[in-house]
Amino acid sequence: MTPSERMYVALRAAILHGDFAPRQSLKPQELATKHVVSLAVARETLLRLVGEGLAERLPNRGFAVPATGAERWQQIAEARATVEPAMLRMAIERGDLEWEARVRAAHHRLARATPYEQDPDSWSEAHRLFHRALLEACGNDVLLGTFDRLWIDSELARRWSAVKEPARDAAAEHLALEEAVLAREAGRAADLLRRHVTRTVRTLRTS
Amino acid sequence: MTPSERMYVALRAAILHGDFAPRQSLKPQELATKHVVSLAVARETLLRLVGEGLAERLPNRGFAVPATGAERWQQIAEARATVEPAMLRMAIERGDLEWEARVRAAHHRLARATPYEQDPDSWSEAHRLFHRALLEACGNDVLLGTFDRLWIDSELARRWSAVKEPARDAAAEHLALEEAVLAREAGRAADLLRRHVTRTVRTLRTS
DNA sequence: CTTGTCAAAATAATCGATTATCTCTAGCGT
DNA sequence: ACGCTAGAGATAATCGATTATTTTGACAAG
Repeated sequence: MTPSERMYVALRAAILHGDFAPRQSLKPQELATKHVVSLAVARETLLRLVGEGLAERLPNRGFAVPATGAERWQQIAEARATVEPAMLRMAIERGDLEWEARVRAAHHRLARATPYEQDPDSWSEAHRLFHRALLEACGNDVLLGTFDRLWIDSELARRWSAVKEPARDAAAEHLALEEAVLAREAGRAADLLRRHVTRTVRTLRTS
Repeated sequence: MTPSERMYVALRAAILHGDFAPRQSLKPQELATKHVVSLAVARETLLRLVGEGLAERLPNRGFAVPATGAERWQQIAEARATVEPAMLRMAIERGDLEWEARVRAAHHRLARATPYEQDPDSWSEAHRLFHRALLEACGNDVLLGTFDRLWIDSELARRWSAVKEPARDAAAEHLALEEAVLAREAGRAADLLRRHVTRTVRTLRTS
């Protein structure tokens, strides 16, 4: 594996994991030293992260972790609530048997994954793959790209929104979602997804 | 202005203008020579364009213009038809007087802009600003970011979709859109926007 | 004729060092 | 005491050259 790739995955994981605070500057020199690579590689990595939305570039002032917080998280949730239900309707319309099987598989992996409390990264990945599996049959790579981007933003923002997840049964929500999808009940599934995405946000508002 | 920035805007414009064919490789050495900068700057520019979707990175095989075509253009149009009407509803719901004024101004600039045939770049920019003005009052920067990205992708794909624009009165469509928006008729405006976005694609399918 | 191999050329990736820019602070004048 | 300016240190941006990888094409074996 190339040094650039190695540093990229490492730094990406570190940012998503919360090793750097929002607005904290990401200094190429420091990072290059830490990861034992040259300045050019550190810069390249940062540029790639900027493209993904996991870093900001301040011209002539280097790079920094994007500012996030509860407000931004709400906006992301609203964006997801706007896009994902529509995608799910398309997926239910267009999905075939193979897709149903993949949805079942993804849900099974999520349901049996080690709990969030024990291994956040592992559970989050299973969570992402389940949600993505639901939408993958929409047949539109552009929309799936939009989903990917929103998901990344969401993960970063949630990490720093300092919100206590309210008492909620995520597993039950996922199960209901899977059932509605496999029953091809587009309306119900879309509504469940919309609520699932906005739930934490709404509790934020009212708390 | 920094060399990096200068090269960035130049190369970006060149790609959008169609100076490079899809899948054509973008060789850092050539571009560096052409723009009189070092290799590092050329690489940085290409990395930034990758982040925007205006270039692709093939590991260990350099950079290239993304593959596009009619099919991808249809997907982009579908994505826009999914996202933008919903954004427009939000904008009509939340927009204030100041927003109405900006919409009027943007439409005026578009209506009086030099025709597409005489100056494609100038007209396209006015076109983009009008569409963006419509949505800017949605109050959600994340969705606006999604719009920006889709628009860029759309411009590149349209350039290479080799589609003859059918006989259509874009000006009339824009005017009707503006009227519906300023009348705060959310349903009609959203529908007009959806049709406006998908029109060329539908004619593609049926032709 | 096809296919596999190997070396040469082309290109990508990386590096160490240089130059330009910004930031912070001490010193000066008001 | 306050604000301004200069200069030193820190950081970002750029460069030219080196190293690693891939591609190309000649050539030999089947």
